[in-house]
Amino acid sequence: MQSNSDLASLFTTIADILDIRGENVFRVRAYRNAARTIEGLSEPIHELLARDPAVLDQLPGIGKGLHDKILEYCQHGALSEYAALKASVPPGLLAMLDLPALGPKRVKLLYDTLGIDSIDALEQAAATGRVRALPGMGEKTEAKVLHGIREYKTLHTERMPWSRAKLILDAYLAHLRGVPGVQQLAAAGSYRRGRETVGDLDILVTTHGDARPIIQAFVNYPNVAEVLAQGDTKASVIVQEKIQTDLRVVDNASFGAALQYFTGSKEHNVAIRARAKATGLKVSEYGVFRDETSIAGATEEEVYAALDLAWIPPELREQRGEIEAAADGTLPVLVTRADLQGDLHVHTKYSDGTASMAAMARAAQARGYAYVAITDHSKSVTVAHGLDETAVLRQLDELARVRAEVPGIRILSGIEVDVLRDGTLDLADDVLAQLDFVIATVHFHLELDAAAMTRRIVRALQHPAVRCLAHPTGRRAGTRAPFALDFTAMVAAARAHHVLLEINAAPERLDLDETHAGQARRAGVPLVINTDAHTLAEFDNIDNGLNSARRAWCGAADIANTWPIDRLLTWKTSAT
DNA sequence: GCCGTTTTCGGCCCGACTGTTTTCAGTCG
Repeated sequence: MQSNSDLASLFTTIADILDIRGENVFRVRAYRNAARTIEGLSEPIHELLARDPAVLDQLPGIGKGLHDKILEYCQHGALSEYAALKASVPPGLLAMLDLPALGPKRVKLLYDTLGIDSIDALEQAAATGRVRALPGMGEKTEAKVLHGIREYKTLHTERMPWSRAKLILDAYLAHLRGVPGVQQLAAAGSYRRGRETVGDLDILVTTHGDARPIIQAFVNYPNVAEVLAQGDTKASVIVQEKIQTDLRVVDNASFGAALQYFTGSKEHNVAIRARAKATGLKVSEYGVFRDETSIAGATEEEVYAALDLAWIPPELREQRGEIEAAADGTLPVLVTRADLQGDLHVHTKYSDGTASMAAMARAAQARGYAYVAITDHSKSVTVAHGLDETAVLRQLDELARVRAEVPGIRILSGIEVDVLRDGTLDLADDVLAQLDFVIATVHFHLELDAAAMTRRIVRALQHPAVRCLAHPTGRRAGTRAPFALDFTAMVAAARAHHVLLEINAAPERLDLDETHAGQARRAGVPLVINTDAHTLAEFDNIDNGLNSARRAWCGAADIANTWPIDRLLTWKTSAT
């Protein structure tokens, strides 16, 4: 059975083909919107349809035509009209759309006049000066295309993890903060929305006076590898880390409007501007206007208020119902770092961590936490020097001394116990029963089929000692897909047995992801955001997990490590 | 192809930058 992303990419391809064919741009947009909607669903669309055939009627941007196409795709795994559509445009043209300076119009022009139907053919034409001869093209465009082809062939730019983007942005902002004339300064874009990965970096600056010296300082930043564009109010560069960075300069009266605009998402902005237009207003990056008069713009709050909307947290701005919720006053109050009272998954020198229990406890205390759980690996994880029963009891003894040594923070005894192939646990029940916080984890035998994996995990969730399931789907951000699993069944078991599901904040994991976290939240299963810290510094990875939780619309009540310690510890035994 | 606080037809976000152009089309975000 095909996945949502297969259907989404089919719609995207159709949109690209229609674009090149010069069809109605709004029809093209309809396909792109539908692709996005489908991509954002938390469950496979054929399962949603099986449960509720009317589900498509509630999805925004899906009307009669796309409705029928989705049904056809779910029933037959293909669209009958797609073959003819695909045959109408050479496949190489679609790849050409990804090159800079080339959109549907120019790709079509290249094909119609020069017969260019692939990136290789284009490279040859550009290298021999045939591209510049076309109307509307010239030497510079030709050079830009050629340059783009070489980039495309050598680096193949990928999206960057949020945590890496943060390092680059923090340094860039620090550089700009010292530039004369700079007043307000903010990072925007998908970074501000807390997306797991970001495709480019966006910086907004305000000034009273002339923007050009600020633009100049931006492009002269030593870390800039290439200047792509430079105008009076904006500029684009590529930095050494191979990611595009855009700067926009406006004056203070427009700061909120520009921040709103520059934060996106694009789809959110389109919907916001359409809403404004319906009430006779116009929204741009300069403000909210009635006729020619600005009625809002200095802050984001007043921009949203001018549209009768509550301020919407950036993480929700994905056109997934946040505008309706803002209009109804039903936006969630999202969990913040200040709400967190503890970290419930950390390692020490007892297994594969680098610090002592006392050092980890002090580090947690320094973050303002009230509690921390020490959760080293169990014995079957031999590469991490996992603990056997004897070692667990020895650690428990030492912990009594560490508690006296580090007062002022509640240190929970715990373990990250492996779930064996058959769903039993890696340590004896009488030892597990002595620990405050037992986390179950799947590390091995990831190759099981969905039925076996689901049985295995559900069995572990039924164990009376288990309070939390760590990195529940086994995904690794950007590198490994979740293992085969009936996620809905797992969530139901977690709910029944009062087991917390983890949002693992380690940047290489981010498991659960925002989509699964949202599904667990809607099912009423409390989540827990843990760093899985193996070093003192890794406590700071918590922001990655907070991003996922906030993008899953989680409030503090949905996150168990915002709870007071008593509630946390009695949650398991309150299961019915 | 979608959709309705003006609409079931006729709209569909808005503006900057570039390059190639003497007024604008195409691309981009």
